[in-house]
Amino acid sequence: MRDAPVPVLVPVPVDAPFDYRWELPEPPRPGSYVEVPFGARRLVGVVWDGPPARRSPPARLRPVERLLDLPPLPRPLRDLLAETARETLAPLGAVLKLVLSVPAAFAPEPPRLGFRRAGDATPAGLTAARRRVLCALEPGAVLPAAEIARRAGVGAGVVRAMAELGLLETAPLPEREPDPPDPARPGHSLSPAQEEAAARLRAMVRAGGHAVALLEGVPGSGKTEVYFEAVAEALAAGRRVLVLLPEIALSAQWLERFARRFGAPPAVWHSALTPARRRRLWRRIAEGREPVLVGARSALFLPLAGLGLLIVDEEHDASFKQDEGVPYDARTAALARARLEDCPLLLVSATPSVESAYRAGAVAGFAPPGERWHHLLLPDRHGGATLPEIRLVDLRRQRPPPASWLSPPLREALGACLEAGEQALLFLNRRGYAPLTLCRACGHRLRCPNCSAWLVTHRLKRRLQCHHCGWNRPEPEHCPHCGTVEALVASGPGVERIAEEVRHLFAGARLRIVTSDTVRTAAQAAQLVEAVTAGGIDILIGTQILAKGHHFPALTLVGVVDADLGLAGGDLRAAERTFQLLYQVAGRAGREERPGRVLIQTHLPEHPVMQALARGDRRGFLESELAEREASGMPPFGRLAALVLSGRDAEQVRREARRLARTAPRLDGLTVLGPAPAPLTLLRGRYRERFLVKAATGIDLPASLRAWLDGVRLPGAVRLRVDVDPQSFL
DNA sequence: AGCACGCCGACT
DNA sequence: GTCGGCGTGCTC
Repeated sequence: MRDAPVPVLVPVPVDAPFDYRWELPEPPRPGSYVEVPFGARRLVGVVWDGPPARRSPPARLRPVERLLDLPPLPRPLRDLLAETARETLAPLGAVLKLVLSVPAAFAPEPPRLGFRRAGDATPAGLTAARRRVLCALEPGAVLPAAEIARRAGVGAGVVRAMAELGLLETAPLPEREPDPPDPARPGHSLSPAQEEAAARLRAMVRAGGHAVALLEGVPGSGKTEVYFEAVAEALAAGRRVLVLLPEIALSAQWLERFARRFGAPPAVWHSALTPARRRRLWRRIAEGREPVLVGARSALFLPLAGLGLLIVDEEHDASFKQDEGVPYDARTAALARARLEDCPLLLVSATPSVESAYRAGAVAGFAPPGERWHHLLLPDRHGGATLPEIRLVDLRRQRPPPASWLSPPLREALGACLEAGEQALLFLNRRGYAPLTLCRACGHRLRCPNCSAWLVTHRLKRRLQCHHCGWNRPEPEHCPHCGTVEALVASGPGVERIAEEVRHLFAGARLRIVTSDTVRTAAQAAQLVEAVTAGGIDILIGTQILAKGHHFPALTLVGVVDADLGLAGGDLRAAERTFQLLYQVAGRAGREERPGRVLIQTHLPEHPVMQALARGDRRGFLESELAEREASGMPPFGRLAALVLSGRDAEQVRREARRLARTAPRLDGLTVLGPAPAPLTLLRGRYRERFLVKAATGIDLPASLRAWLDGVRLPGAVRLRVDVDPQSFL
C-alpha cells in the first residue's frame, strides 16, 4: 500500500476527490480523516471510496501528511454525502463541508485548566471571601474558575487575584464522563392510545432494519412521550439515537422533558453553541461517546455511528430545508440516511406535510407507490384536555373600526378572557409596526434600495427596515421623494401596531410582543415562558415563533388577526403552510383543564383552508390538496426544480437566461417554464430570472438537470442557483 | 472555498 | 514609477 495513490475528498466545492500519495505506515481506510496539502493550504479531508482517479502522473502527487486519530467516517454517511450531492447538484466537496463543519475539531485540543489549592493549610488573615474560596475547594480538587466563584459566592476577580498571590494554582481539569441517558428508568404513564403507539414503535426499533413511521397526533396528545419509549428501546439495545427538531423547538421545555424521562440530558447541537463546546461535542460524537444527539437540521450530517433510530420531530417544518449553500432538505436526507444506515425513521407532527401524509397512506383515496410506511395516529389530547373550538370571523361582515384590525367579536372575546383572569394570544405573522409607509402628498412608497420590497416600519426601534436584506434607515420626518413634512403614513398592521390597538382597548392589560426581534436567545425564550407561566402577562402578541412548541397552561384564547396573509402569491405550498401554521397556533389554546377558544379573522371564510380549520378536518384538507396536486402533476405526483440566474446587471441576466433557455432539454415528461423575472426580482442588489422545471414521476430530475447544465458556461458576474424540490418559491 | 496570478487607478 | 483593486482559474 505504501506510495500508492489514494483518493481524498476535501471540503472545497469540487465535484470529485483528489489523488494523494500514501506513505504512512498504517494502511489507508475509506473514511479515515487525513491532513493533506492543498495548494498553499493544509486541509483535513476524508479518504474516499473507489479507485484513485489517476488524473495526475504518480510523481506529481503530493503526500498525505497525517492520519487523524478518530474512527473513520462511517460508510452510510459517505454514501449519504454522495447521494446528497447527486440529488442537489451540489459539488461533492461542498457536501463534505456539512460533515467537517468544525475545522477546529482537528487542531490539538487546547488544555482545559482549572484551579486547586496551593497547599492544605488555610493561612491566617484572609478576607472572608478568600476563606470561602478555600472552603469551596476540597484539598486536591480541581475546578473551573467560574465554578469556584459560583460555589464560594464571589466574583471571578477574587479567584484570579488568589491565583496571582499563589493561594491557588492552575492544573488541568479532570475529564469527567457525564452520565448517559438511562433507558431503564420508568417512563411516563401513558394513555391506552399512547401505549398502543409506543408498543408499535418499540417493535419497529426492536426489529431493526429500515422502516418508516409517521406519528401523527393533535397538539397536546403526548407524541413526545410516545417516541421517548422508542428512544429507550434503541438505547437499551446499545444503539444510538439522532433526533432532529426545528431550531426553535430545541427549547428548554423539550430538554427538561427528556432529562425527566432519562435522568440525564442528551447532547444538543444547535447554532448557538460556543466554538469550544461545538469542537468538543463534534469530537465526542465522532469518537462514539454520545448515545443520544438532538439537533437542528445540520445535526443530520454529524458522524454519529451505529444509529438504531432516527427521528424528525415537527416533520412538516419549513426550516428543515436549507436555502443557503447546499440546498438540501433534512427530511428527505433523513429518509436517505435511515435507509443507508438500515435503521428505522420516525417522522412526527401534528400537521404532517402533504408529502409525508401521502407516503404514509394516511389520506383516503390515495395509495402511495413503493415502500410501505407505518402510520400511527394519536386522536385525543392527553389528560382530558379538549381541542379548542375554532370560529371564523368574516372580516367582510364584522369589520374592525377604521385604522384598527381587531373585529368586534375578537375584542369582545379578549375582554371576557381578561375579565376571567385568563391569558390570550394574538397572532399576526408580520414583524414591526406597518408593512408599508407611503406619502399622503405624492403617493411615494418607501422601498428598499437593494430589493423589490417595501420597507417595514419598526416603531420600537424608530427605523425602517428591509426584511429581505436587512437594509435600514431612521424613520424619516419628511417624504424622501417630495419633501413634504409629516405626510408619511403607516399602512397595514404589524404586531407592534396590534399591541398599540390593544393598549388603547384594554389600558391595564400586560402585553408582550414576541417576535424574532424581541426573543433572540434561548435564555430570552425561557424567560418568556416563565413570565407567561407565572401569570405576569395577559396578552401575547406575536409572529410564528409563538406557534410552536410552547406550552402555556392558562392560555385560553387565540386570535388570528389576519389568516389570509400566507395565501397570497403563487406558492405551491401556500395552503398547506397556512393550514399548518394556523392549526399549530390554535393548538396553543386550552392545553389544560380550561377549554380554549380560537377566533380566526379572514376575508376568505369559504376558502378550503379556513373551512378545514373551522371543522377541525385535517383529513378533508389533505384530500382536497392532494386531488389538486395530482391534477396538476405537482409534488408528490411529480418533482420540481427552481433555477435562478442572478447578477447586478439586469440586462445581462436576462440575456444569459434567454441563452440558457435555448439549450433546455426536450424530453417527454419534462417541462421547462421560463425564464421569467423571479418573485422578488431584485434581491440584495441582484436581479433575478427564474426557470421552473417540472418532471413527471419516473424522470430522473437531477440527472436531466445535470445533463443540461454541465455544458453551460456563464460569465462570472452571473450566478446560477439550482434548487431541486424547492420548498419556498421566493 | 481560498489563494494566487494578472492587468488598471491614486500615492510616496 | 509602485501599492492595491478584485476578475478568472486552479487546487491531486
